[in-house]
Amino acid sequence: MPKKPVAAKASAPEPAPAPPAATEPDTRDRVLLEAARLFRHQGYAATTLRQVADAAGVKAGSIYYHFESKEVILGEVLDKGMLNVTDAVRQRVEALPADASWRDKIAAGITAHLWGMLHYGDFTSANIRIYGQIPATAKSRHRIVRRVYADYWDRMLESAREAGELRQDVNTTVIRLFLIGALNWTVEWYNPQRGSLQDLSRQIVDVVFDGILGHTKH
Amino acid sequence: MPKKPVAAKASAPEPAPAPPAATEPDTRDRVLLEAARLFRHQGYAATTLRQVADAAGVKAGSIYYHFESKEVILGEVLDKGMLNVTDAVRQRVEALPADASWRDKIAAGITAHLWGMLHYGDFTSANIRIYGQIPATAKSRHRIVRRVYADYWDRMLESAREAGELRQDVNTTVIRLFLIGALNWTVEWYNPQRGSLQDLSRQIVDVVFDGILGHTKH
DNA sequence: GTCTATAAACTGATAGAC
DNA sequence: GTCTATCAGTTTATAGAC
Repeated sequence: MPKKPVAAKASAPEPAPAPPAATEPDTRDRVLLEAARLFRHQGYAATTLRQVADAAGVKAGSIYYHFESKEVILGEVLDKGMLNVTDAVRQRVEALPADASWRDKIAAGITAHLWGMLHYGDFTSANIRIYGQIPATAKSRHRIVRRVYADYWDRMLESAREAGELRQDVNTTVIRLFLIGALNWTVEWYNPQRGSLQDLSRQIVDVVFDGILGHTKH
Repeated sequence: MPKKPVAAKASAPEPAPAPPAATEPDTRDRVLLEAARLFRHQGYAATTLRQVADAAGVKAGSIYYHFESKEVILGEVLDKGMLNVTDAVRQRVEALPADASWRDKIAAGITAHLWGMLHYGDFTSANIRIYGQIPATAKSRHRIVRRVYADYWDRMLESAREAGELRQDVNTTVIRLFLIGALNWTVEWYNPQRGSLQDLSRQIVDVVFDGILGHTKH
C-alpha cells in the first residue's frame, strides 16, 4: 500500500523528482478530487466507490490499491478542505507588514478565507456539508484539524479586542462562530457571474466591520 | 392512501375534531419527526426506511401506508423546515406596531429566524444540510418554498434601503444571502448551555446592525 | 497498478395475511 | 393500519489473474 511521497529520501539515489508543474494528477489524486466533488453533491454515504472510480477513470477494485477503505478517502478529503483554507489565511495574514493593525489582519483573514473556500470549492463545500453526517470515528479524527483553525481565529479576535479594536459587548467566540459560519456559507451561494470575488470580499468586509445600517463613521 | 386532514369537510357530519393538544403524535407525524432527525444526522441517502421505522416504532412496510415513497417523506421534511421559519418570521414582524421602523422589522425578523431555526432544529438543520445533496426532482419541487422566503427578505431589505435605513454601498441581495446564511449556520453551533437564546439574539442583532468593530454611534 | 469476478450484506418497494 | 415475507438491485470489500 503506497503512500504519497512526502519528501525524497536522503539516502536513495533517485532521479530528481519531477517539478510539480501543470501535469495531470495521478490516479490517487484524481480519486480524491472526484470523491470530494461527489461527496459535496451527493453526501458521503450516497456516493459509491463505483461512481468515484468511474469519474477517476479506473475500475472500483483499483481504488483499494491506493486507499484502505472508503472512510480513509473521506478523512483525506475533510483534512484537505480545512488545511487548504488554514494555509491560505495564515499566509495572507503573515504577509502583512509588521505594523499592520488587528483590523487589517482580520480583513486579510476574511478575504483569504473567502478565496480559499471558493478556490478549493469541492473540498471545502464537501467538508462543511457532510461533517455533520459522517461516522463518529471519522468525525473525531478530523476534529483536531478544525480546532487548530478555530484557535487561530480566537487568538486573532482576542488580541484585537485587547487592543481596543473590537467591540467589548459581544463575546469573541460568538463573533468567531458567527463570522466563520457566514463565510463558510458563501460557497453555497456565491455566483461569479453576478460579481467578482474581489467585489464580494469588499462588501463582506465592510458589512462585518461596520454592519448593514451604514450610518457609521471612523 | 390517507392524507393529513387539513380542514373539516363542510358536508360531513363528523364529531368535532379533537383539539390539537399535547397528545402524542400519530404514526404519520412520528415518521416525519424521526425522518427529519435521521436526515439531519446521516444525510438523506444514508438513512434507511428501516431506521426511520424503528425510531417511529413501526415496521418498515407500514411506512408505505402513509407515504408513497422515501422521496415524498423528504419533500415534506424539507417544506416543513422552511415553512415553520417563514411563518415564525412573518408573524413576529407583522405583530410590530404600525409605526415600527424598518430597523425594528429587520431586528424582529432576525430574532424570529433564529428562534425558528433552533425550535424546529431537526427540520431546519435537515433542510440546510441535505438540500445540496438530494435528487434534482426533490430539489426543484422544494425550490418555490425557498423563493417565497427569500422574496420576503428582499422586499424588507429593499424597503429599508429606500427609506434610508440601510447602507447604500452594499447590494441588498448580498446582504440577504450573507445574513440568512449566517443565521442558518447558528443551528450548527449554538449551544444553550453557553448562553440563552435571548442573549445570543441580542449579540447577533448588534453585530449585524453595527459590525464587530464597535466604535459606531447612532 | 489495474483488472475481473464474486462474496456477504443491505436497500427501496410490493404482496398479501390479519 | 400494521404486520411478515420477499424480490430485484445495490453496496463495500476481497481474491487472484495479468
